[in-house]
Amino acid sequence: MASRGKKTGRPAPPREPRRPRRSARARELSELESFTLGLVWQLGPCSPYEIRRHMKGSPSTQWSASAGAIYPLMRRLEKGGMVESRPARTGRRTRREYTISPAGEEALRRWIGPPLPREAVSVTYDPLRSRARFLGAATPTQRRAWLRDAEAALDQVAEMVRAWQTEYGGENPYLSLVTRNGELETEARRRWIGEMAQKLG
Amino acid sequence: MASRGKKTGRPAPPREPRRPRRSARARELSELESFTLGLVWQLGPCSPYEIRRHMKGSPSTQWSASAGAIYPLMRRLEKGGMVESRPARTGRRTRREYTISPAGEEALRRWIGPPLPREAVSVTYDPLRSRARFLGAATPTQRRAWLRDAEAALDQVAEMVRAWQTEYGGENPYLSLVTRNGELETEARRRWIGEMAQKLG
DNA sequence: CCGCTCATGTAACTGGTTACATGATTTA
DNA sequence: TAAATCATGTAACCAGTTACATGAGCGG
Repeated sequence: MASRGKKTGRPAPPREPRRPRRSARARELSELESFTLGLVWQLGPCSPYEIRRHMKGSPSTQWSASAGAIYPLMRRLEKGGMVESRPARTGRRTRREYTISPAGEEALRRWIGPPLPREAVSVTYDPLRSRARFLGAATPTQRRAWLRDAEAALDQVAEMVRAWQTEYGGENPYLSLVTRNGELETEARRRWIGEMAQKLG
Repeated sequence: MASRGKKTGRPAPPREPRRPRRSARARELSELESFTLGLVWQLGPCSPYEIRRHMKGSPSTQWSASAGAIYPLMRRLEKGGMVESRPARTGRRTRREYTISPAGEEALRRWIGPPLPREAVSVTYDPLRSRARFLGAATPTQRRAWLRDAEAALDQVAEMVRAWQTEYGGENPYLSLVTRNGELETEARRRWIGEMAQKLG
């Protein structure tokens, strides 16, 4: 597999033994870890399952909230001292309840910032934008269909955001700020598509 | 590690032997794979190094364009018939040049859409938004500092987007659409922060 | 000659994903 | 009682990451 062309690289440099993984206390938390920690703070004592449900219900998540991600993550947070857990039960059903610890709250505040890491501020990732970049590879017919599809889909998203706003926005001022962001962003994307449609005919 | 609390799950269910990985021809391409394929289309015959340079230069990427990602990725694309490669050289320096294949162009067009996958359209991921959601955990002082930081950082981003627009926007109408998206998005985020600052005083 | 950038690549790790297994509880 | 949902979890896999190694070529 490494035998094509001229091959300037050496075959296999020697390697040091593996260093042990740093715990969640020493390491910087990942975005998902931090966000989850935030949810624990927000929800109060809660089980991983509730967290997953919450994530799936929210329109603004990039994560699948899969069990394979969340359960080990909670354990990691606990090992790092960010949360504490205790077994709980309803009838014969067992569950594990997590609560944020003081160290966890501090880590959460640290993650929120300031300072804001540059990559948190610089332009976000938008799959529509990625695709638009290569619209030149499409036929004019495909381009027109693309624009129509994008318009319709974004209008649907706008609808969803509004619905979410009326449903959850009232409870928590910060949550309503979040949905407001979604509104503004969707508007901006919608306008962008509109401009494209005009320019590309 | 799995011995806390009540533990309802079974210890270790039996597992099937591993099925072989599907090639890039059969599988759906990942976002990074597709985006890279698009760059090969856009740049014409080019080396992985050029692609990496291009990605790093662009302000709108989520990817690190690390060698460890791109080189294996190009091999995968080649194995899947999406690109063709041939060794090239300048003096005694060797390089590998990739060109998109007809199958690759078709895959690119398919990725662009329509149809647009729902997750490509629904609200994008914004780390600022994630953090804002938990601003309630911060002190008022921290909140004010956060807003100031965000404002300043976004103004800087706006500056960068403008610079990129004047530099690259002219060449390619589609690239200029991309930067226009960045402009509108940054504006929207900036306005959002402004609204927050007003509301939270 | 030194240090920088060009250029190609690999090894080790890791934070996620999909896909499953298991059992309790609820609802049709 | 059968099907759906609640709830917890693991195993296998994988697409990325960081960190390195190697050498060519170039400017000082």
